[in-house]
Amino acid sequence: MFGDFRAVPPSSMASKLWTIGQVAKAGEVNVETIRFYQRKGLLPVPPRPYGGIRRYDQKTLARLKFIQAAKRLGFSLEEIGQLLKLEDGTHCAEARELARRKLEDVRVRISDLKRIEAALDDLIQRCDRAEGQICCPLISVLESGLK
Amino acid sequence: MFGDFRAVPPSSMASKLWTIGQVAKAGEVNVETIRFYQRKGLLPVPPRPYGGIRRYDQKTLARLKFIQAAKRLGFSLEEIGQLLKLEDGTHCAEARELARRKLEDVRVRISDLKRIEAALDDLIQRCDRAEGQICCPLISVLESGLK
DNA sequence: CTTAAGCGCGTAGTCAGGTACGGAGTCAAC
DNA sequence: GTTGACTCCGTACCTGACTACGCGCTTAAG
Repeated sequence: MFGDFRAVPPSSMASKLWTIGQVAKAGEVNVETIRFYQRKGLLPVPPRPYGGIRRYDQKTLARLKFIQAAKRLGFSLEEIGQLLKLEDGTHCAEARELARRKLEDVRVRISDLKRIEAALDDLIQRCDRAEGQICCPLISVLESGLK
Repeated sequence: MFGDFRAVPPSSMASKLWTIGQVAKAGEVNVETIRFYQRKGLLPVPPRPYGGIRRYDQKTLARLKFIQAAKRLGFSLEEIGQLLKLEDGTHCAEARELARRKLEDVRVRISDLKRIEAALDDLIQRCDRAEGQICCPLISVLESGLK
């Protein structure tokens, strides 16, 4: 029932070896996501002891957390793959360049969204003012083609 | 060679009937995109004169432009489908509600991106200051898991 | 009449980032 | 020594928004 071989949290001692399920739980992702990252080359596939079950060390978990952190910064999995190649910390310039491009990217997206925000806000206000009219301003603006 | 039946722009007279290629060109989309929208129910499929070629009126083009305009406002195709049902302009309240939800949505995306922007900006500055150090701040922050 | 661009239609593929499934194997515990 | 939880692996499926392909047909021009 409970207490099976995976349910033991590898808390007590450092550098125990974990199952994929334990890594997934610790990294707060789906087991399938780990396999997916392995297929994408973002996570290593530990050797499988003849006929047994693969065991993962905390380096894999660290790498998983790295991936999640980079995702939160808006990097795509492909970009994360590039960052991971720089993981030894000796390629600061390249890493910074990737970050700089991503920052550019994020800023463009922000300004696009702000334009959209302003347009929507304006339309909604016009709708509010036009309450009960024959033609809805939002719809008619869309019909006119908008920009 | 040139001057074939599609190359004639329906400019001269209003309300000529166009081929799919002409509509696509006028709407600045791919022919396949129009077919795709038809399959999604966003554009009508005009009747096909027995064994002939479908002809599109300017209402279809207007609808296509409506779709493009709504896309620029950040609506998904599914949401655009809903907006199109309100196209007669008599459902202002519903349309406004859709727009309001989309505005909410856009604002959330903006604030997410601003958080990312700040984090990236900070990291890049740290990288700039750490020039030539052993460990890259960007990488080490990612390694630490970041939030 | 032939040529060639473009249409009609259905099916299938793409990309990102996963999620789900099913059958067989493994492991720990009762 | 069987149960039950979980692993392994391959493959398929998902959403969103398209894009491509292939075959045969239509149309206009030369």
